Amino acid sequence: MTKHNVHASVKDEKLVMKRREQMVKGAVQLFKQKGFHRTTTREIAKAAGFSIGTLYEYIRTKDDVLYLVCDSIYDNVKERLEQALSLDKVSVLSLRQAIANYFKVMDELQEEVLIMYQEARSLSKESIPYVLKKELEMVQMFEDLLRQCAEDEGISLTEKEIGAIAHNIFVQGQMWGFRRWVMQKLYTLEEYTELQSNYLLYGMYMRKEEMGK
Amino acid sequence: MTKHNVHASVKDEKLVMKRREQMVKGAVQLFKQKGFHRTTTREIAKAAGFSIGTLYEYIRTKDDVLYLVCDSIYDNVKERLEQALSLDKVSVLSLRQAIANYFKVMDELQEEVLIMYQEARSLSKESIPYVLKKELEMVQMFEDLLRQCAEDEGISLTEKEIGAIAHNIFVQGQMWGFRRWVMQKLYTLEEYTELQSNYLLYGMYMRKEEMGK
Amino acid sequence: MTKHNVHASVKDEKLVMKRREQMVKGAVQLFKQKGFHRTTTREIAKAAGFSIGTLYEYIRTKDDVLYLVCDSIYDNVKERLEQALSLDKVSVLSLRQAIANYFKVMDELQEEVLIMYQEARSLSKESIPYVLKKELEMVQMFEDLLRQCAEDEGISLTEKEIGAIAHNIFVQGQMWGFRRWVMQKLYTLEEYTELQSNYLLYGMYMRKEEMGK
Amino acid sequence: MTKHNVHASVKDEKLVMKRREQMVKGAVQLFKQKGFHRTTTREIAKAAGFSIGTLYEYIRTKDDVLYLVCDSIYDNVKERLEQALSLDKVSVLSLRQAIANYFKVMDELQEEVLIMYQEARSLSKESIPYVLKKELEMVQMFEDLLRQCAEDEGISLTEKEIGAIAHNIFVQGQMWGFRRWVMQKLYTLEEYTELQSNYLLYGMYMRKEEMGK
DNA sequence: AATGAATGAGTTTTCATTCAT
DNA sequence: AATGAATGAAAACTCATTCAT
Repeated sequence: MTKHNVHASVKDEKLVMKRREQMVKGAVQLFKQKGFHRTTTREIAKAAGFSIGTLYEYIRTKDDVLYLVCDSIYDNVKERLEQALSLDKVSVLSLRQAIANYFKVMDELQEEVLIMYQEARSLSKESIPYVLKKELEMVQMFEDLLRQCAEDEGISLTEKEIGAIAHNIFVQGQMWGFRRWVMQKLYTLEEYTELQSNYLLYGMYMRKEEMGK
Repeated sequence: MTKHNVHASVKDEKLVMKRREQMVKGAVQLFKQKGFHRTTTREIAKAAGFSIGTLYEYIRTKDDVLYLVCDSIYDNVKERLEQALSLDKVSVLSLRQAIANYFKVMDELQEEVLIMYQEARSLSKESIPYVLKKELEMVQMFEDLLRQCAEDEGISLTEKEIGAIAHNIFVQGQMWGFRRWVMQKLYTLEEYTELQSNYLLYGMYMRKEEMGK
Repeated sequence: MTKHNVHASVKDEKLVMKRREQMVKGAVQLFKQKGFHRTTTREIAKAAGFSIGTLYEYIRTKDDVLYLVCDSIYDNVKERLEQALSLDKVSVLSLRQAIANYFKVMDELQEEVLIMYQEARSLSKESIPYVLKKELEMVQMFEDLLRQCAEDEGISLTEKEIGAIAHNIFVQGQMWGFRRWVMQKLYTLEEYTELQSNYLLYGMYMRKEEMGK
Repeated sequence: MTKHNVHASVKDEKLVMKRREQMVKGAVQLFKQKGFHRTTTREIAKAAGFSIGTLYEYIRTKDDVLYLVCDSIYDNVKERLEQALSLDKVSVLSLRQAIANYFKVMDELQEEVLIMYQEARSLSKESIPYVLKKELEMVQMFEDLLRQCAEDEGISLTEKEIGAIAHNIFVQGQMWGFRRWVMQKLYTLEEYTELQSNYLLYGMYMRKEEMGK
């Protein structure tokens, strides 16, 4: 793991994991409500179920909490994404299914994703590249899927095109949560999925038709 | 004006405008660098060129500064958007031009837009609806354009479809600045514009072809 | 003055001087009682007669208080030393008078001097040379006096001898305050002065006799 | 033993002694570097080679560590002083040797002595008299030596004179370490010893001469 | 209108000490 | 006897806001 470590005074690895889980869980709830800056370390400790002193046995600074939270969210998203995208056969149709699955994940985790985007700026200089790397890995999951699908279906796509489509899928998923105040007034998740899938995959359909001619 | 007013102790309207302009200009620079929360009111006053006491003659709380900044950025974006979208003839081709113009505006104002998205959460409950309204107005500009274009070109689009396309255009423009750390490594603005326009307008092209048959 | 400056947010130089005087006065009282480390910044502010916020308008860190206190004590000691040593005629007899005056100063400022010695270690790396310099200047005042006296009385002393005597005078004065718990039980100030002067000046007397032969 | 006891939970006396030795050894190193107040109990435990929990089995409070350290340093100094001053014959000449030996001890233990002087203030009210007593015992060692010497050489000295000389010897030894930043720039240990011995013993020489006449 | 000194509640962080295992 | 996780009081320092000039 290239994860840059957050120092803990406590030695027991198992315990560190457990306490950090509690901590992240509490912090996420608070960050959802009031954001990182308006949340105090005391509140985090309380939400985690231990004292302020104990909190600082597992982190060095408040910024560490933010990093741990972002890290955890990414891991969470990625894990669920891996499940959502593990399809046996990769046709254009199953690509639609993958997108739908992804959108559903983003719907469920929308608040967590919101935290990441709004507080990312406050991450320390050292944490940022690590977090960005994780994001790229996720986009790559879509790229792999697209490449496979293009191959299976005999559609030729340049790498740049694959990158752009993957990116657009990724962004459109985030938008559902990120701009929910408007999107979720206009569409149901199903409608949104249908609509966006069409646009996202128009390119692929057209290529297929072209080639079929 | 539906703008919910920020109270100023000073009566002279002209002066209030002038001072707030100074204030916003200074604050934007600071927010770009360190975000709203890490910027102090003293720094804002200094960057604006007057004393902390004077600053508080023109606002009531630090949150007012954020609102004023967001408000100003929106006005700025909207004004430039109006110029960018004022096309005499509205063909599908000119729609591409409008998108290109919009993306260029977003490229130039990317840091300001970033501020808006990252600090929006910190806006007071009362300010949020006003700010959201402004955003909807901008999306509507695209909807109008699309509706007009569809009519001119004889393409039939449902309102939901128009809304979705408008929204996608809007979002993709923001993404250019928002996710610049990856997008701007992969593409030039021109490439990005070309690529996204294709996907954004595939739907329209297809309809046209269908109808043309 | 080579004094390395302590930053103050307040601009008004006069006010800064006044507030720092208050601050040092309060801090000295507290340091006398409980030492630097056991004194809190809040206590210092209170003793100075203003709020904790105001205290920090005139210093950057608690260490600054210690520096300011040491600086002030040195200035105080030096000023009084200058008065005490300003003798019109410099005979061996008047040298005794100078020593007596110096010991009296040290008797009066014994607690301040105690602070300096016990808290010197806590001074920041940058402050130390400045403080040491001041001390050397004081020793030099004795050296000048001794050199003059030796010349006037026709006694030849090497620079090393002058340095050693000056230093011993200086140290013995400090000891009166520094080891008061024992010295002041055994001797009155007058007895101590008489006793130490004899030892300190034996060397000079002897030389004079030798030369007189 | 007049030593006021530091409470230990552990019963095994031997073990208590052993652990406290470890503790003091570690603490002295730390106090040398950063002083008592800037050293944490955790650091002390670590330097001693056991856990914080164990540390508290052998002391009640952090202040106990300071007392134990001071106590140990005194014992150390005293022991070496006893060796240094155990001369078979006591002439004025051998007195010079005793002073030289003492100065050498102080040179070797200068950092320990520094700790004692700078942290003495932090000792608890109850510990102070005990520590002062130890110091007086050391001065008395010089007094005994001087008294013996005076007797052997047939020099008559009042008790006050003996006390003053003994005290001066003691202080000058400490000064070598205490004011090393200046003394050790000006003199080598040998020069300093020579110079100070002269001044310290001038009185005795003179008496001898006087009496010899 | 403008200034900037004063305020003190609130924040992060530390660390001596305890106590269950 | 030894451990080290847990505790929370207390510390230094910040900063939005006020108000006398």
